Parts: sequence; structure tokens; C-alpha cells
Amino acid sequence: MKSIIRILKENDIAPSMQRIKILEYLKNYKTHPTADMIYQALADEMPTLSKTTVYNTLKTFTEKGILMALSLFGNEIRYEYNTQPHIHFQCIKCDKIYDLYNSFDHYNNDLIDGHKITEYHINLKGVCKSCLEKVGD
Amino acid sequence: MKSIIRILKENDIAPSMQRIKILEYLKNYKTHPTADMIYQALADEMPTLSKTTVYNTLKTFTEKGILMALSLFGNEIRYEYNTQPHIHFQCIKCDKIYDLYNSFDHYNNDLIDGHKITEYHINLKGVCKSCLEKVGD
DNA sequence: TTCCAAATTTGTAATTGTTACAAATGAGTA
DNA sequence: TACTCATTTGTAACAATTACAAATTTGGAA
Ligand SMILES: [Mn+2]
Ligand SMILES: [Mn+2]
Ligand SMILES: [Zn+2]
Ligand SMILES: [Zn+2]
Repeated sequence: MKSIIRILKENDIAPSMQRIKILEYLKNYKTHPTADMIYQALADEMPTLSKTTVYNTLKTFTEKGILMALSLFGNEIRYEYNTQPHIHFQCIKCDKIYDLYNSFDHYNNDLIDGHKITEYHINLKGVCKSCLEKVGD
Repeated sequence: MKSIIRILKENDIAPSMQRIKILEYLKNYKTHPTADMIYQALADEMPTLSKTTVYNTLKTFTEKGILMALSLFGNEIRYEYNTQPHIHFQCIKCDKIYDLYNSFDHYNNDLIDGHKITEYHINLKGVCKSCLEKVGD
């Protein structure tokens, strides 16, 4: 298990206390927290922590590819350390977010790992056919 | 093709001018606009239109099931009239949002309808296994 | 070690997207 | 016409995020 500091150094990020604690939190608690949740969780331990630092750090980590930024359902951004591609399932009763590693066929599945699916959103990103043709070949 | 007014009446919504124009816009322009985009588009024609009315109306329509509210990638909510289940693809070059009706297997596909996929988010919603068991059977 | 430039953090203000709320307006009805 | 209820409007509040400049910290050069 790579140490937090080593992960930061490998990505050319100076391992400040703030950065270490934020990455450590995301490695330990795989709850897909928002920036504010991370801030609230660390504020006790680090009373001078600024919310701007949390935002700055999350931006840096995301740009370096250490974190993934997610728009799940609401209008706030969630973050996670997990890098393997996977699916997200959020329960409408308990709000918990599950990571799923199954295949999902939106024309068939209505049950996955025992969870009942009532709604799905498949959002893809990339270069569209038209833009691909414009570039040349 | 159902008239706008008829759609509203069928859903027990009084067909005010504002509601007609907003639904008409969403039926005509399938660009998945935000509340602000709709407001900007209609403001010329309806100089007294309030942004609150746009938000209120979108909320009413969504609750009645006439519209679908979407969290695609950013932190703003997009709306669409299209009711059939489908997939969204946004181009990182031209920002256009495409509706796709294919199947998508995140373990295989990297090309769909000629669009090159570089990132995907599959977000499911429902009742988790644990909450299903709590209720009884 | 001491000093300093560069990096990092901080606090505050600004911006954006959205909701709350009460007053104004409008439509339908007696 | 007058009344009532629905709808719209404008403003303020709120939440998430970003901009920015001042303060602090840091890692070397002297
Ligand atoms: Mn995840
Ligand atoms: Mn669509
Ligand atoms: Zn649950
Ligand atoms: Zn494109």
C-alpha cells in the first residue's frame, strides 16, 4: 500500500500537511464526499484549514488524475480516490453510494447485486463523429 | 403531434403563456438546456419573464413527469422533453449533447455511433439490498 | 544558519445556480 | 363588478464554487 506522501511525490505535488490529510481522508473513507464534507471532517483536527484550500487541493489532485470528480445526481461535485472504472448506485432510502463492478445493460437490468434500480443515467464523454472528421483522419 | 396546450391540460396544468412558451422551447430545441439558457432564449420575446417563473415551471413539469431533469457533468441541472430512456454523450470539442439509443457496455465500447468515448459515468438510483431487506419481503 | 523567492494557504469577496417568500398581476366565477 | 384562487414577478436568501490578494510556509542558495 503506497504511502500518501509517496503518491503525492510521484505526481509532483509537494506533500504539505493539508494535502496529506485530504488525500488520506479520501483513501480511507470511500463515501464519495463533497468538498464541504471533507472540510467538515478535517476542521476539528486542523482548525485553521480553509475551505479554499480544500477546493484548491481537490482541483490539483483531479488535474493530476489522482482523484475522480463525479456529478452523480444533485448539483454538487463528489470526489473519490478509487481509480478503477466502475458504476455508481445511490439508494433513495439511505442515500448510501455503492461502487459496482458489474456490467449494466440499460435495456434489461432492473436488479444489480441485489439492489433494485428505479432510475439510471448513462453519461458519456468524448469526441463526436463530426469533430473527429474535422481533424483530418 | 400533440399540441403544447393539450399536453399541459392532460397533466392538469393551466396553460399560461409562460408555461406554453417554456414547454414549446423544450419540445423544439432538444439541446438539453439549463434553466438559464431557457430564460435567455425567451427573454427577448417575453420581456417581463422572471427567472423564478422558469424555475417554478420546470419544477412543476418535472414533478408531473413531462420533463426529465439531468445532472450530466457540470454542476447545473439540464432539462429535456424526451421521455424515452436513452444515453447522453457530450463532445469535449464542440460541447454538443447527443441522445443515443444503443446499448452500452462499459467493459467493451470505446466507440458508439462513430463517437469516440474517453470517459463514462453510469449512475444508478433505487433501493439498496440492505434497505430492501429491512422493509420485510 | 540566514535569507529569499517561490509555493502554499488563508480569508474575504464575487459569482453562479437555485430556492424562499411575499407582493403584484391575472383568470375565472358569482 | 367584485371576489377568490392561481400564477407570475422581484427581491432576498442560500449553497456550491471560484477569484484574488495578503499572509504564511517552504526549500534551497548564499
Ligand atoms: Mn465510486
Ligand atoms: Mn437526452
Ligand atoms: Zn439503502
Ligand atoms: Zn463535437
